Amino acid sequence: MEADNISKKMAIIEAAGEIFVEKGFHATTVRQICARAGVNIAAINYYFGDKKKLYMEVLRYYQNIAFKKYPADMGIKEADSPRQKIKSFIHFMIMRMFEKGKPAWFGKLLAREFVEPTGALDILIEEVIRPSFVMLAAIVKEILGEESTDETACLCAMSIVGQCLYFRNSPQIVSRILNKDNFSRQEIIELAEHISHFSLSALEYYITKKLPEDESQV
Amino acid sequence: MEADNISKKMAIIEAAGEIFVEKGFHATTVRQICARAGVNIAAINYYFGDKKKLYMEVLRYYQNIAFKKYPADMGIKEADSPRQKIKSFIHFMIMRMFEKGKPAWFGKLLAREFVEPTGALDILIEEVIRPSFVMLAAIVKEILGEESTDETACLCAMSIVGQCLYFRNSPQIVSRILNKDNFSRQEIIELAEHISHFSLSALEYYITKKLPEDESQV
DNA sequence: TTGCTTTTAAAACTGTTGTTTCAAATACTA
DNA sequence: TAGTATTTGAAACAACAGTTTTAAAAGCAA
Repeated sequence: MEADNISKKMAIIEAAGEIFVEKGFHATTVRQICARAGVNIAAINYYFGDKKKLYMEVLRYYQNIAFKKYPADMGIKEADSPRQKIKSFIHFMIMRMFEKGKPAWFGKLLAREFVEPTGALDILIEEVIRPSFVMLAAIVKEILGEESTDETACLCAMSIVGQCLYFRNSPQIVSRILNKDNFSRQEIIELAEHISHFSLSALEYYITKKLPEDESQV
Repeated sequence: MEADNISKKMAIIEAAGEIFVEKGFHATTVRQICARAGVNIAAINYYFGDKKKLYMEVLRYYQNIAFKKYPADMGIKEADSPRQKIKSFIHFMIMRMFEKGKPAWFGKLLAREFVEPTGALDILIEEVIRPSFVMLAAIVKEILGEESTDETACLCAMSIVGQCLYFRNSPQIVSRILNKDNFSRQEIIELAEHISHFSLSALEYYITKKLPEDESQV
């Protein structure tokens, strides 16, 4: 029955999504996925071909869901000021990664790809990651001003992205240091606000302003 | 022969170090290690017990080497100003991770642990990572001033560490964005200086100073 | 040399991975 | 209902992981 096919494919995609998000591509086994989806081992091969093709479908599936809630523009409005754009970008990225529920899964998978690339993701990197990064770097450059170089803007953009990913990708360390397992919605927002404030402060004075001299040095 | 034992153990440790650094614990196979070390598969079990114990020994071995060049104090001198201490910390961390050669390997392995914990590293985390982090957070708090909370200092410290790790742990992305495969010594220093400047700028104005208002908003 | 211990090496073992087979069950169509 | 196509599921498959066995080789002391 057609409806059953779809529901079974969907069951696999949803189960796979859960485990891929939790453990990453390599550490996830097809048996775990099938067990959680309540289907036979052979179903993955039957419906998707192999594990990697399933992974790609999972990725595309959650990309569609995510992009309904978190469009590629990272919530940035053309009319916004550069600083507001940076804020939007960071909040967007954090939300996309931390929020509970399906729309966040694509961001989580994407965050994993940053650290543990599967190689199958070259297309997505070019489609999603690079455009976002280029956009961020452009906004950064607006704030830094004309005298700044593209390379400087790029480094600053990486500093921003690096902060976001660290909080996402080092769960054991972060939770151990902060003594908490997971973040509430309020804490996620505070996290995004911290990164925004930290980064905007940095950008504000990165080039133009002079830092206080070290008292201990001449 | 005793000397041969040592040289064979050493050959395994060195070969294992190379591959662990390059691929991480899970993706490294004992057969790869033995092949590179020029020993039989059984040698690992004979000399070290199992793969995990070998990994621990590799870690401790490079920890000893690293700590001769990069002591636990992160190059920080008590007489330094807080800002100079932050600089030292960041340069230290970047050097420890990026520098070519053996002393850097421990930092690389450690950086991997942040993202892909093996679980066997709890001791090292408590011994190395946490003390360094606590030290950094304390310095950050010095700069932020008395009115800042411990939590704020902690978040800022994480922002700093996150930047360092991002450049280390996202090779595919970073190299793709910057269009370069690996960094020269000069570029590594520039990287550390960028992170220092970015972070110190951020800290300088994180609490006390007011950021420019958004022109687009009231 | 002789006898003992340590070290080496090939092979096998155990378990797990992703994948495939193929017959039975089910759904659909004429 | 009969026949065809699709879907299911248990089992097996091949490849690979880490580990262990076992016997030969090498080293060493008396």
